[in-house]
Amino acid sequence: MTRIDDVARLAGVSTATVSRALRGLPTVSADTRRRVLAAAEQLQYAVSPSASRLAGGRTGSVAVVVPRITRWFFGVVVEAVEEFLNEAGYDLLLHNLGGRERNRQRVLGTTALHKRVDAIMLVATPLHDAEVSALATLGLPGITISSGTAVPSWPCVRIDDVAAARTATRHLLDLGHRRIAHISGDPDDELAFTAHLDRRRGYQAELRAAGLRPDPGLDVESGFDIDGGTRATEELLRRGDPPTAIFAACDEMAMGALTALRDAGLRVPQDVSVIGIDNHALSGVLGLSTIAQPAAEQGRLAAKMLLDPLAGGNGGTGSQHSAPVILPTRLVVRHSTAPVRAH
Amino acid sequence: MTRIDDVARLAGVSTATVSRALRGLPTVSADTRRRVLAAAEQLQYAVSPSASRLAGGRTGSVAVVVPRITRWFFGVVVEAVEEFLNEAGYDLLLHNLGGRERNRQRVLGTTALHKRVDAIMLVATPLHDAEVSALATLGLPGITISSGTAVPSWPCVRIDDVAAARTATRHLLDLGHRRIAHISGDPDDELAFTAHLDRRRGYQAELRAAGLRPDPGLDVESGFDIDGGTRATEELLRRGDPPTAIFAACDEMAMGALTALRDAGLRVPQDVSVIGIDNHALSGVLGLSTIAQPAAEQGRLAAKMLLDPLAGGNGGTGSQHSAPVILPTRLVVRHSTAPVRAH
DNA sequence: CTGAAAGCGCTTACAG
DNA sequence: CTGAAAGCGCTTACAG
Repeated sequence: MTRIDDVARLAGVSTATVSRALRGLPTVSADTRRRVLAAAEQLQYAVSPSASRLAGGRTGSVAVVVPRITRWFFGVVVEAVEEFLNEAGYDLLLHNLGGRERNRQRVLGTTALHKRVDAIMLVATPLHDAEVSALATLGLPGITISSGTAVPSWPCVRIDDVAAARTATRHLLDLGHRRIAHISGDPDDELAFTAHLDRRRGYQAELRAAGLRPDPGLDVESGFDIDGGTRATEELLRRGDPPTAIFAACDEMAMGALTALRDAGLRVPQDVSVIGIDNHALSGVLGLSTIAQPAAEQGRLAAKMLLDPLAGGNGGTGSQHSAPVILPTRLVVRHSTAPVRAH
Repeated sequence: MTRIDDVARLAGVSTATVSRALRGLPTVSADTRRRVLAAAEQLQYAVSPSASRLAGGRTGSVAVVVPRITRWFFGVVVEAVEEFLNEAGYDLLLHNLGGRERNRQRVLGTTALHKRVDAIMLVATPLHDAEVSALATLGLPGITISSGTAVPSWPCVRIDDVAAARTATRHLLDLGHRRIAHISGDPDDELAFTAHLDRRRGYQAELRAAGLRPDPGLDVESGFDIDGGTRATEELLRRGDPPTAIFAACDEMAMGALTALRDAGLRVPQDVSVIGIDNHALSGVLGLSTIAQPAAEQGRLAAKMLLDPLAGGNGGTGSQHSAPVILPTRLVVRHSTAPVRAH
């Protein structure tokens, strides 16, 4: 492996000058820079990240923490973030909590983060108080996407979950539905995404605005995924007197609902309307009506907000961005929602 | 930030002993180890990865390269690999090629890998000759999953794509279909996953085994995703005299086919049967028949095969595993395939 | 089983 | 604009 002094020797300069030239620092003459670049090129030199990090105090890495990379929203966010980080020359350290408590402790207890990254991005990861203070102790810049828990001084990018849920509920009300069920994530799940709490709030608010009283019998909690949607819907059907419409807290739950309804012999949308939130890549295939949210844009924007201060010279200090940045959502009507049938 | 000498001072030993005790080396007395661990705990000490890497020559990181993390197979593989690596104490450096040529060059030209990782995992990433030799020059252990291009001395985990395709085609033949179309990935796409070449080969072989001649008019190439499946199917229908069955090279393409058929007013499976390969998380929801492949198992097994030699002391040398490890697939019949209708 | 010392390969004041 | 030298925080022979 060629080292910096090999390049220095070939270019006829000191290692300090090589270091400066390669990093594009302004205090190098054009001619010297040219010679250094040529020498580095000729020797196929690549800087040793470990040495550079140790000497320079920057790791060039960003930790990205997601609950489950296999779910639509997180996959899309990570893809967008990865693109942005790579363009900016940062490595992406992926942490997929995956419901494993041990993993959660390693990451959020910061053992896995300590001295390893320059910044942290938390996607839909609610935190205990102890975790918030452990993260704060690291003293690193960070950002959250779609977070229930705010980390002091970290900005947040998200959608307005209450508004999205209200729009979905309103769409069903506009179609004449009155028995509108809601299925959402399990609040007892330690690793639960908290957006569903806001979504339930929006659902209830919109019902009340229409003069209806939310019926606890039509509100079921389960896992925030396909299987959870299936189980929640089965539970709903077991209770008798099924709803004419179901608002699922995310598209994957809505897809599970579709399965359960089909298996129960109910037709969508003739017997039951279904709507979700996300605009999952497969929602079109399934004809699922939904509230579309811009997942890639949230990832890109959050990555940019995280990195811009790092480049700016100050180490990401400052209590900028106190209010969350809210990205817009929009109703997408497909074939899973229709006017309620006359009884 | 506390450093190793803070711990050494508190424990009353040298930094060398702290280093050994913390890494669990056997040459430390039980009593000393206890004192060191207590001191480290008390001071909340975490080793500096940069310093450790520079001094020790190990990075504790593994690069994982995938074409697109948002596709089902890659998401599931990465999730399984991440779990395994984290348990083993390795960081996962994610590289999502995402169809960006610049990114491909950075990663596979090894600029992004050089001196950064202890090992490399390539998932479904075919390589140019120059890339193979650039990777070989790094001298790192590596492994491929589902790779078309073999890297000399790197083992490979995969399914038997030819056999999977034959099974899918046979299922359609058994149902009486004779006009069986195939839709698969675009070979002109530089970043294309090459498994589809084997899948086409299996499709053709099975047709021939049944005494049929593969009809080029029933064989369409497109993107290896939902949208590609839609476009390929539209093209197929434009050609007139539609097939009675479609074998898609992956479930996401099959899902695209489902959309195109529905939009064309054709019913599945009454008018056209559809089968894919994968057993995507949503295949059940869509009632899609498929050849299930064990994605998480491939990831786990590959991670294990990659890391075991690293732990074993030798640096992953040796030309073990010359033959690819093949994991089994199985036919899953749902509702998208049915006997051909009498004409 | 333990320690003193060299060294890993860079970057950064400091001086000129 | 450039260089000599210290230092980043560990690990690893080497010696005992």
